[in-house]
Amino acid sequence: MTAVDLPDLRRELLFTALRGVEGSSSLAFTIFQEIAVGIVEGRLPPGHEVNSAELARRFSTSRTPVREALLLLERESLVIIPPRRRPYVSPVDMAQVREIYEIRASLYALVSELLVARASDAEIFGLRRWQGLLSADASAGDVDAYFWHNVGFRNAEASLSKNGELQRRLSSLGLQMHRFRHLSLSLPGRLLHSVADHERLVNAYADRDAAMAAAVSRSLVMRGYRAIERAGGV
Amino acid sequence: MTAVDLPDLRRELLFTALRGVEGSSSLAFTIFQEIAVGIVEGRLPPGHEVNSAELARRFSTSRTPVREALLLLERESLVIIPPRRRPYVSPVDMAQVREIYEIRASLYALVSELLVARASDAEIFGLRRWQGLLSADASAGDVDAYFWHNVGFRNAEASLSKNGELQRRLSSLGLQMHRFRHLSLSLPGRLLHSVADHERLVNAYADRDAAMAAAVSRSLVMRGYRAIERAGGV
DNA sequence: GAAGTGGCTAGTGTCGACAGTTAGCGACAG
DNA sequence: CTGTCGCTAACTGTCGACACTAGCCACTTC
Repeated sequence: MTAVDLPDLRRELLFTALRGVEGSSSLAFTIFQEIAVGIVEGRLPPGHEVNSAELARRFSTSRTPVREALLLLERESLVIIPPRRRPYVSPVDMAQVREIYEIRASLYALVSELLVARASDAEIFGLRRWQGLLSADASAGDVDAYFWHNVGFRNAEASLSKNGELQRRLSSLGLQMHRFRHLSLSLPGRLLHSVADHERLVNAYADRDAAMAAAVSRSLVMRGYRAIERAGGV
Repeated sequence: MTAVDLPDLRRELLFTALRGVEGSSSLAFTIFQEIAVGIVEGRLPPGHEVNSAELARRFSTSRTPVREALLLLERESLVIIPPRRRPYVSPVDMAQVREIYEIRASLYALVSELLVARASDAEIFGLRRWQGLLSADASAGDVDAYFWHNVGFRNAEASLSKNGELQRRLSSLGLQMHRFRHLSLSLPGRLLHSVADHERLVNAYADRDAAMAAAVSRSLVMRGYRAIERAGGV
């Protein structure tokens, strides 16, 4: 948790809740992760065509596992597979960004409600640890560390909702979101705002104030969206 | 829309929003649909093992498209594919039912909010048509017709939210839900309750009362859950 | 008689090959 | 020079085959 810049941690944070949904072959899942990381980090830009034969060569397997990986990617809406044509990295337009943020805001509001009802005091206290990391990162102005600790905080929240389906669904949305995350956080002043919101959120948890927690949670997400919007979209 | 018992209509209502996410091959999608219908209608009970070789024979194809279909089914959480073992129809336990209903309630509340903000008067009026069908079915005591018209109503609502991602996600949840739907509606008195709720909902839409609409929508879903719970679960 | 061990069978995961289709390119006509 | 047509190469979707694994049954051993 201290060394946030390890690729391993990143990957773990990204895919935890998706493991187990990996389809039968773990070979396919490996390829899936590899490509997914490439996409969310922008190395494979929208519209970039992915060639199953070439991938097969690169991972030195046959095309069958690659195809499965591509199907997994399609399920996460990271690639589009037109019939009989080359799959390509899905585009991100502003409308879709809005759609995803809307859903995310609602689901995190739900997480907050459930968390208030179901998490123990100790578990809620555990969130303060993440919060501490966040404010430290914000003071240090370390945007990247802040981002990954934020993901950790979010994952922790989701797991405390004690709703596995919800957790999995949020994880899937998160994967999409990571594609435009940099737009949301790197704006000046944004980090401090965000820290204040997190503080209010954890306080609401500690007070067992479900309505407040839900409201803060929702506004926290939507604030991120509005930041992107103001920044001029994707 | 009049003949609700046509398998075609059912299938269309079930899968509309999922088309386009079908993976590359439409052959796989056909097989996927076939099996999915079998599962949600209970012909393939939880725990039932599905054999890819046998399926390949039945659809007279090779195992490749069948495997893809199984992956699609897994993505909808309808089957579980343990590594190197036979895939089987996923079990439904009460905890998962609760989880899904919780998510569903939140997302339909969101649908209602968005709908109030974005749907035209004419579109909202269109919902009254479905509502009319629903009350007619309820009076006639036709549970089956009621159910499918209800699905239609829900799809219409989702589409009026003008959020494609949301629509797709709800459709995916819906597929799961259909597995225990009969428990929710066939209870005495349930239909009339439900009709009254739908009326309140559409009225809230017409009044452009987002908060009210969201609240009714949420309670409408959770009422369904509580009905199952009272009935003693799955 | 119970428990452990070995072979057998069914079925998955993976592979390489093939046919059909599509995009891209060049030749050709206008 | 531009638009159209046909060809070619590349790539997808599908297939049948193979190796390997899991689970089962008979057999041996205590």
